[in-house]
Amino acid sequence: MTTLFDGLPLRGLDPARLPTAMPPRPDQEPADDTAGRAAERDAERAARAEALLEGLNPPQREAVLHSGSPLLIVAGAGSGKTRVLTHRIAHQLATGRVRPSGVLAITFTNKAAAEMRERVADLVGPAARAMWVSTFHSACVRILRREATTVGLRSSFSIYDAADSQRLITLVTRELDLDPKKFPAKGLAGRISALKDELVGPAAYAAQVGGNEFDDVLAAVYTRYQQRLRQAHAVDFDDLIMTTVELLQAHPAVAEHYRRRFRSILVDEYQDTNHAQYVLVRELTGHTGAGGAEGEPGGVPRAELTVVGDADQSIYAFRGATIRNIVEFETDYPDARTILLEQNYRSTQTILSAANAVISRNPGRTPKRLWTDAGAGPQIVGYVADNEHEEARFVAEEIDRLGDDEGVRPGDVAVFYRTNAQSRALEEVLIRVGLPYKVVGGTRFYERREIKDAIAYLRAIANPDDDVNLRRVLNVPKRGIGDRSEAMLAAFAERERISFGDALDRADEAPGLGSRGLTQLAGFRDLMGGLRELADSGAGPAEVLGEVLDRTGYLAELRASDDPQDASRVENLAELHAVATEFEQAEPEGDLADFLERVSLVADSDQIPAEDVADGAAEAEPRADQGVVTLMTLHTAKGLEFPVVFVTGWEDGTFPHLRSLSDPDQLAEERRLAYVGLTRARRRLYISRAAVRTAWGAPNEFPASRFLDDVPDELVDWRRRESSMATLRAGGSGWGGGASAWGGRRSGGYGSGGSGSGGYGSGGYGSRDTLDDDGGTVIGAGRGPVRAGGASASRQPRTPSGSSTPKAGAAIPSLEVGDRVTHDSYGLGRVVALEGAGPNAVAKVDFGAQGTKRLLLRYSPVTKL
DNA sequence: ACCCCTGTCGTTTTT
DNA sequence: CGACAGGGGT
Repeated sequence: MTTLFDGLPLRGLDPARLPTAMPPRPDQEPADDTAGRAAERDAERAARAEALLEGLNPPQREAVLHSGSPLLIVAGAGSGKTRVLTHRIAHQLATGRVRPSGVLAITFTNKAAAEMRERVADLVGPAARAMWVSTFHSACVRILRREATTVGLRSSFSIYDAADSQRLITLVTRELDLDPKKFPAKGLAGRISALKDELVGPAAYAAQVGGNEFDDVLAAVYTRYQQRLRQAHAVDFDDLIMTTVELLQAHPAVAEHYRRRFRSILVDEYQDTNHAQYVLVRELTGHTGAGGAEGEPGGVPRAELTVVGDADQSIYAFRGATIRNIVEFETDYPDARTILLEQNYRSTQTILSAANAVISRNPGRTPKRLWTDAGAGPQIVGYVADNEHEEARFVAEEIDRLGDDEGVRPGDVAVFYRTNAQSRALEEVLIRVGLPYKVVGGTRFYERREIKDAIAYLRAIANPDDDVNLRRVLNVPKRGIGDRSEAMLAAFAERERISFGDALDRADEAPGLGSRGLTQLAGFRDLMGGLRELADSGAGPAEVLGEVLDRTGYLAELRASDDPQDASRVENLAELHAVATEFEQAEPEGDLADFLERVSLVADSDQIPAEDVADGAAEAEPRADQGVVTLMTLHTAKGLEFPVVFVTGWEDGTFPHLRSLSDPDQLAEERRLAYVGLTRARRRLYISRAAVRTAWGAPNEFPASRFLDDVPDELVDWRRRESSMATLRAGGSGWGGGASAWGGRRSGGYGSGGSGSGGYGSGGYGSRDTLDDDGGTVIGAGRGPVRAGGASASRQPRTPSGSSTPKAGAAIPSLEVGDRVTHDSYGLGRVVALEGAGPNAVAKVDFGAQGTKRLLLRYSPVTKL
């Protein structure tokens, strides 16, 4: 079979693994075709292309039709940009301009990628599978794994997250004997990350600084850090982009390969790209160098470039994103075409007017006005609470009322806040009131200690040179390897210029180790060796993980503990195991490295369940489809929409955040954040603030957010306009009419109550149990948080005290050795052993051909026969 | 080598 | 207020 790539001198590239084993294009005329059939096919193709324009408004249609030169689609919130993008891709395919494998669509999150892939598949069918639809980071991982040897990495290289990077930097600062007070790892890591965003490598940075002590230290740390990363066959998050750019720039043949392959490149959320990503796109499209006046490199015509974005929704400048990329698109690509999408299909005019009013106050912005023909809709509801608990109470009451009066389901509602810490007060009230909810983000699943430990094992197994992860688990759980042994081994590795893992293998040669230490190290070495053998023998990630938890004694230690936290750790590990099992089923070919790649690139926003809340099991369980209230930060909310939205915490100091108040640029970004928040609402929008908010244990008074001043008053129905304090201060009639000043209810004033129970107890709120009062079924396992799909939101609520394990005793089958059971995915099996009791009981089950599995009964779909 | 205790620090926002 | 790291005690 001949391919496009025949004869290309691609070093380190295995043609067999190329992603392009394309089936012949259906629309590609075979040689013996008759003219008549060709014409017929052309007509059919034209009809298909034409059909893709149906239901689009004029600018949308133009955006789909445009071909050739680079295209910038300025897509306001809710203007149907995903629709345009997907139809554009389908149109490119239908016109035969591009074939599926020639499409590279880049989105901001995995979730967005999945959605786009699905929607394109709806239009073009299975051909969509040949496209690359992914995030920048995933796409780069894919490229790097293919070209690993070219850049001196093994293909199972590790991907370090921010915490891993920091750990390595701490290691480096210690090596360099730096005062950690003066040079904190976190600060250094941040600076290095920013340099990488700008594609400034260690050598370049070292060359450009001089004199300033801090910069010199930074240069030294950066240099060493990068060496250590490479030695460990590891890349950090920013490296994924930077290294890929370096790869393409240093190896023209590789660059040419990808340019030949990707004929249409589309970038979503272009306003969030940083410099490195910007350059990456130029490299891939073939617009190398400045200005684009030079010829097309390697004779490969430039790829068609489409970028979509909205400068008003740029909220990631703090992470290196630069609006410049979208604002100067027409300068960067002189022949570019720009199309504006201003018609909004999501929100009411009231909501849009408010959002427009807020964003229009940003200086230096290209004017853009969203409009809709959906009508005015209800007024925005505003509320001023005395404190965050009262604010939360208002939110909960209102959700409840909407449920009763308008049939709004919890799943229709989202509550946004500026910082994660603000979720707490809301959670407390939602738990109390019994509204099911879930928090997206916050302390993330993959950042939990036990999860990081388990993954550290897996990484160390997949990549023996991964020093950071190997050392992380060296003495976890405790196995008698102390700092001293570790230091001796590290010194030995340093001297021999070998990795820590190699040093471990040769521990007996290392000086300074006692016989006791040596024994322990040998034990660990053998443990890792055994696990590596298992992985190399083709065991799937789930099995390897199970053996890790088993053989290391990690699980046993947790189970033996009486710390209630450890019980939830066991659960989390069980959930990780479930993720691995799912992965194996979804990708039977996937190995450990594939699994780790997946796990390394998940983000908060990926954990938001797709829109399955409403349909799905609706009939089996009529009340189970109510969904849950979603709590998240404004940042996480980008790209989503909800019928009912609460944006809370409109206080100067909270939102806009304290640290942005002094800097006009940061303030402008906060304002865009407000714009993003407001435009998430479809029908009903609530804005609220608390006059007093407790931060760091101390109650602080905050003034109203300056952004509120910009919302036209006639758009807002203020249910409560001022705090009690403000009312009192305004003078009025002294204490006599006190009750009315409090709106007839005693509110939990400042300092009192503290934990949020104040002002609550017997008030007008005790009797609300609507969800089961009116005869319905209790939702799910009860009230409170509900598990969302996957590894996502198993976030435990902070129960007021004495956190007992949720779901204890719920439907755990009591089993005995010898029992026959069935499992949803493994089928029939026989129990061969039981460990532990109660909620953490684990059964070893022999599933015959499927092997023997250890199952945490509470989480495994096992049924006793 | 391990445990506990104290002190510090921090809260934006995250692929 | 809470998490976590580093130091000191055992």
